[in-house]
Amino acid sequence: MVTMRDVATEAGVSPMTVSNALTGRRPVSARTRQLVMETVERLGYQVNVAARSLRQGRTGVVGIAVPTLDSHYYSQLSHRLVRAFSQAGLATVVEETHASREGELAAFRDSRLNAYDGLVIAALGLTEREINALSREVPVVVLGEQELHQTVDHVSMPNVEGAQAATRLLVERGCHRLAIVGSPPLDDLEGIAIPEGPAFTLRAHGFRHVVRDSGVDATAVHCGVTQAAGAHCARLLLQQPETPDGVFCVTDTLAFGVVRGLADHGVRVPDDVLVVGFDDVEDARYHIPSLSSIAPDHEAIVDQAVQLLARRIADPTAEPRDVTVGFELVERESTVCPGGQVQG
Amino acid sequence: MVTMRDVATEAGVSPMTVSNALTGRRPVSARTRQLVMETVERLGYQVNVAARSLRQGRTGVVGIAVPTLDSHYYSQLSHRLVRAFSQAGLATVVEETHASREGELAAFRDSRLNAYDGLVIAALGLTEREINALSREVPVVVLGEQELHQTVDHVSMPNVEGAQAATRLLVERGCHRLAIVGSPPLDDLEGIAIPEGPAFTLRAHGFRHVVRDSGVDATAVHCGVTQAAGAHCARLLLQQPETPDGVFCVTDTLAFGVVRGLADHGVRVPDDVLVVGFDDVEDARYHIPSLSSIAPDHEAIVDQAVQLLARRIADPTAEPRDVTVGFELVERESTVCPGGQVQG
DNA sequence: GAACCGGCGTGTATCGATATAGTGAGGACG
DNA sequence: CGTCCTCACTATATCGATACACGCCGGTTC
Repeated sequence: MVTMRDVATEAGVSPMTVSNALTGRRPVSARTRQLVMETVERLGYQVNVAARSLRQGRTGVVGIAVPTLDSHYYSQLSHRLVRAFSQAGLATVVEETHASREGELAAFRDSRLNAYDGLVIAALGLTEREINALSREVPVVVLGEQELHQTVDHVSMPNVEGAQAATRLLVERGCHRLAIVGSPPLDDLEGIAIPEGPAFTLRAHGFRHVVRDSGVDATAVHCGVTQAAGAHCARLLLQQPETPDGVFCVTDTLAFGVVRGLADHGVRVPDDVLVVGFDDVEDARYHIPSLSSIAPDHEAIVDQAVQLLARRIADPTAEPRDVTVGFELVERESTVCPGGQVQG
Repeated sequence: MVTMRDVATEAGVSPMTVSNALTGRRPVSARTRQLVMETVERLGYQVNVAARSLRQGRTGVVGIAVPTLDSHYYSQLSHRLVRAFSQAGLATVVEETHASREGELAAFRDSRLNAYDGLVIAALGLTEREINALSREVPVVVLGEQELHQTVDHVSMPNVEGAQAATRLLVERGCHRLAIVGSPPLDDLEGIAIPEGPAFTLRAHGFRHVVRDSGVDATAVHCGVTQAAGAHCARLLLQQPETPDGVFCVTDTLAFGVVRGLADHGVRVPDDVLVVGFDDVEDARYHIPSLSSIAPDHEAIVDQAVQLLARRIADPTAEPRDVTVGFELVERESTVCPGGQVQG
């Protein structure tokens, strides 16, 4: 391996001058820089990041920890984050946590070990208390899975409001028997005035709120998060005494599975049942029928994540902020009543 | 930051003993180990990976470099790779190369800088010559984008054979006017006896081969790799003097776009046109119509990648291997002729 | 012409973990 | 009883880049 010292010897200067010529941290005469650059090129020198980060205490890399890459939402989110950080001059690596407490702890550990300068994490398994404790040791931004209490930098999704809008859409389109797919039992939400908990529970709160106000029937089907789970839920829905005529899925991925599962039993969307999802992943435009969905402001999410993390790395003592992004209801074919019209 | 030296001082032993107690590299008496462990716990010590890897020259991390995470195929591939490496006891980080030469060079650079012990890369932008040169400095496994010549460890997809099977299916289902979406102009393949080049070109070769043999009409539409590109291609296909009745898309993602684009113009799949894709991403099962596709043996791909990389890290001088995995034709609704039947 | 200064470089200590050589205590053995 | 060995541990050098303190030199300024 060719080291900086080798370059220095070869070029007849000190290692420090090579370092300065390369990083530009301190001025070097044009002639010397030229000489150094040529020598670097000739010997094929490359800095050793391990040595550099040991000395500097920084790596210039931020970690992105998501539950899984095998997901429409998280793979698209990761992609957007990587791009945004790269524009901000920061390299990124993506880790999967498998939505587990252990995986999330591992992501924090990797950060603490100085492998990353900061961490963006979509935390599902850790408790708020744990996150708070860990966030004191590492610059971290939490992405909107839970309702937190201003103790850590946090980008929230408009979970309750979005779910309300989605549900309201179904009601406005004339549905009388609603279902929510991916929610805990609605009875469990009973008596909770201020919605709290993980994202899906918040969405369920939004759903329940509108259901109450409008007086329609509603059932809930709890399940996993995959398309397969969605398809399974569709079967469950069809087994109920009264088949719903409007379904709100807490994610688009579930919605795809539900639509498919309904089709497997000859039930058509939107002719027989209206379906609306949440997240507005790219695929929502391309499915048949295209899927109506709640579109959180994706650009705002990543912009805020980048900004908050940069700020916290620069000043670890800064006051934590909690930012909630806006959303848009994007109506597509899956909620067009027979004879109705679609926008977009 | 609490260092190993701090732990050593606190416990009244030497740093080396702490190191040995933690790594188990050399024997330490049970009593001393106990003492060290307690002290580590009490002070909250964590090893510094930068220092460790500077000393050892290894990190225990392998890099996975894919063009983009915003892709059905690559996000699912990344997920599988991460899982497989984790089962093999290796940590992984995922990088996006944006399908660019620069991005791929960056992935190699990160590896060479000792950030990774090895690299799995789906290389699109680099030439075979460049890959060969770089592969001498880093343990690397290339994932099947190009036809390489046994100079580097390589896991290949059954591109030609898969494309042939897909095309043959369309012919068997009675199509007379075929189209391939995502291929370079078919004329460019003229006169090349042994198929070579990037994956999509290989698939085009397979397509062309079957077209020749069966004497059906065929056109090609070159385009990007996204669903939007697929939808655009659909418009182009419909503008042709004779609309094709069978379309082979070089990826499932393109196929989703094509099906959607056709639907936008009132053309139905499979009633009016049959469509078959390549990759068998999970979504193929859940779209409506579900998509017939060529399913390369995904598990074999990642297993081979893990094995080859582990072998090369252990022995950098090992003879390079080129492994081609098997495939299966999965027929679904998108190629069911009116009155025909579907399997699976 | 003495004192001072800024631009350019150098020499060396340092980051934290670990490989290697070395130390000393205790036991086995002839 | 002396030699040799093992075991458990310590001391020190090392990995490669860089922060820091300093030295040198030509040019200003009074």
